[in-house]
Amino acid sequence: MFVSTFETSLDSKGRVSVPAAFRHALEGGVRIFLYPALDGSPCLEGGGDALMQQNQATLMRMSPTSTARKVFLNRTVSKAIELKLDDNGRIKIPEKHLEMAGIQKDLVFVGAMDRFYLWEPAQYSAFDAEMEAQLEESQPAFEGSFNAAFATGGIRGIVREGE
Amino acid sequence: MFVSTFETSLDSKGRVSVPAAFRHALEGGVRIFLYPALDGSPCLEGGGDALMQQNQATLMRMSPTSTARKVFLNRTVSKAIELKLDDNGRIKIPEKHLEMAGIQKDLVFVGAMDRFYLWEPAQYSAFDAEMEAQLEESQPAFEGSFNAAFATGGIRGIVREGE
DNA sequence: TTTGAATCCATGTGATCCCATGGTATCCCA
DNA sequence: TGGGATACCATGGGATCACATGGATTCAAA
Repeated sequence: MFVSTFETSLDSKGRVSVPAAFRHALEGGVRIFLYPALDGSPCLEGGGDALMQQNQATLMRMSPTSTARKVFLNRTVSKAIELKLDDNGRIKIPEKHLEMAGIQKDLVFVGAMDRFYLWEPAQYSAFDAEMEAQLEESQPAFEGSFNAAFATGGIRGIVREGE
Repeated sequence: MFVSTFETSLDSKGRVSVPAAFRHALEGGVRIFLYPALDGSPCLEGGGDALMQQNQATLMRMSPTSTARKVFLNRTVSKAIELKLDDNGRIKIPEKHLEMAGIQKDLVFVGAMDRFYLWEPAQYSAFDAEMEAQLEESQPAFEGSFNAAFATGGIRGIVREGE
């Protein structure tokens, strides 16, 4: 699970040290895939083999001739790059992909459960501010989150009886 | 898995260096098949033995007398060429097939999971722009990809309750 | 002999691997 | 609770290897 955010930067050779917490989330895998974010945000989206398998499953669910499938394929596969972690847990991101996210030297790893995002710091700040600004009006949608622990069976009988 | 895109060009003898990442995707095979793209795009579609076996399986599933089968056969077999990688991982694409894709000197290898496409660069740019233009409206179709990890049972109860 | 194709050899560049360092958090024991 | 030892992590740089590319040689067919 990719959790938390980490700010870091490229070294003189253009390498980035992937945060240890994220490496652990790869569960032993040493491959990292990156592609322009699916939701159209000006950042890169990434993950390990698990994410790629997930994407593949999504592709298989879509009609082979649908436009949406082609769009999805174009982003997550054609525009993707496969990187290998070196012994010290670093990757080298090609110039072209850095440009896609506007990254020059500094960048931010942002965890998002099954994947993570790579942002240029200033742009991430802007995105974050936007999210925070919508906190209030989003409250109603959070309702379900408050008793989730019980819904998993923690306190059966009590919460589940409503199902 | 054919992932990512690579731009390259024919040398003075008409040879192309197949990107290393794609050669690895062939898993030791040295044969490459090319034929005009199945979906009708003005480019070539290609892959290794695995793709050809996949196509063969598709043919066997189709009614032997159906028109669709003949059309499929005509594209993926009759119009296909079988090329062998030389020691340096290069292939020579016949003039006739280059014409089919409008390729003169430069070309683009575009990965698409189980196969790849060969485009004339300008035409690929146009295709890509078309795909990007439809990113927004395709979002709803991507929905399933975001909680797939949970839907598989990762964190039952929490996300599933919303279903 | 000539032409075209396929195989083979050579080279510069860039990526990958590997080792070394400094700093930090963690753990264990006094 | 303090202090030392240990493991982990981020960072830097050197050596090695793979790759892409250009050209030469061999071979077959005409």
